[in-house]
Amino acid sequence: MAEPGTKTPRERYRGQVRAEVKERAWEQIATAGASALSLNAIAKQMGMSGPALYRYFAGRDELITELIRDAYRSLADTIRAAHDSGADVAGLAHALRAWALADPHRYFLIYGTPVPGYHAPDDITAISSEIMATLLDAYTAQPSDRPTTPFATHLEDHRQWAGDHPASPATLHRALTFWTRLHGALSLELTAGGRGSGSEEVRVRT
Amino acid sequence: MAEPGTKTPRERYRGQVRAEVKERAWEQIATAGASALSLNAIAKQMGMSGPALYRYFAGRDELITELIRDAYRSLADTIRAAHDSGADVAGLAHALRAWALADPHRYFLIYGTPVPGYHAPDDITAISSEIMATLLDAYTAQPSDRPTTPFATHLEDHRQWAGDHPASPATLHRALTFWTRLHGALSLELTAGGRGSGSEEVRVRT
DNA sequence: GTCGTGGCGTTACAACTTATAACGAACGCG
DNA sequence: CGCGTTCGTTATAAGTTGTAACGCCACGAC
Repeated sequence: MAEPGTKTPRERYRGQVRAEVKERAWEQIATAGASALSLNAIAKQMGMSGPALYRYFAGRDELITELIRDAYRSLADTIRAAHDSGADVAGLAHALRAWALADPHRYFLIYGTPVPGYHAPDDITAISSEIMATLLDAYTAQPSDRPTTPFATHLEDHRQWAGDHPASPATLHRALTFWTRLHGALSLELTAGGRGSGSEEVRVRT
Repeated sequence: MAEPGTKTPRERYRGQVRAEVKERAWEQIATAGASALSLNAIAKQMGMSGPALYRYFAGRDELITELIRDAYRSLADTIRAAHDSGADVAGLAHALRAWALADPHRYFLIYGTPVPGYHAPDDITAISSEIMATLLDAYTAQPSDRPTTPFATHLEDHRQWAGDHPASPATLHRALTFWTRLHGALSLELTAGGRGSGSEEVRVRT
């Protein structure tokens, strides 16, 4: 997206194929779930034969990891853009909700059921911390007069999820509450959306 | 569990095998996730050869459905027992949390990422309604003086998740809030428990 | 006690999947 | 224009789910 002219033609083609593979992968995830993702089916859809895709992705795991990375990147950019355009915490919540509703499978790929053996690469956890940092920024810019509870100070000892962000215990507490409530409301809304009406909005006090 | 004597020996044996299969299945889910559940591996672990298990389960789907049914049944009984022993809503929340912490995979098998194509049988949705009914009972027995909000009345039109329980709009609203907050907090606690300290408790106002 | 039937476990097979290896062809760089 | 990297192919190995056909053994009736 920066300077396409500097790319050699082969790299261009390679990038296009990788992009199309990921596109088909998203479609497949939407129709059959992430666990049913089949490299063979994707290759067949693209008019190529099975093992050809291994020139572009080391295996199923790398493809899924790439999808997760893209999803995190997209969410981080969305949240960041909302924050930079002057949105408060409620605005961030609405941005996250809109992002989740736009593609529920993408949301569940990130925040869904954790896979026991899987450990995300460092760059992905970095993006995750970036999202949390933006949220903490928003809360820092919106101070509260609520007292610091014992639980909030207790959070000081377990703030690995906050990275090295310089936020007060009370802010950490508020961010954590924000996160749990929004995640719970979104999970319910997205799963119920499949069988129910699909346009509910569960209010979350920010 | 009612009258074992009335069972014919073959049915006894059949029940034992089915129970052991489910046991191994839970172990496998705990170590590799539900999507990696392999009938072949289970059969090999039990000293039998692959297709033998198809005498006991029609296929992978039926086995997983059975596990889901057992999980729902266990949760419904737990919640029901807590309610019958006089626990209030906070007590129900603690019971649900303890149940989830005792076996996170069981919790995620029920409330985790939804599988696109999958539709639960009627008897399972009935158990789910039973859980909601118990929660609504607990809230009905603990009246509140909060006013009925417009959103609460709006819930009247979309109360399929509540079944035919005779609860007021305000009660429906409180139950829904309970559910989203607890679900969000538990999801965060359970996923963070894998990499973090593992004994956090996120407070949820009931 | 003997005998027959039905359930059980087996091997064989088909149609999948992921993934690796080896080969040929084509594209692009120098 | 040639040479090399890269691509796509087929062949192969080791898995998976699930079906089909066969033999055996135990249970239950008589």
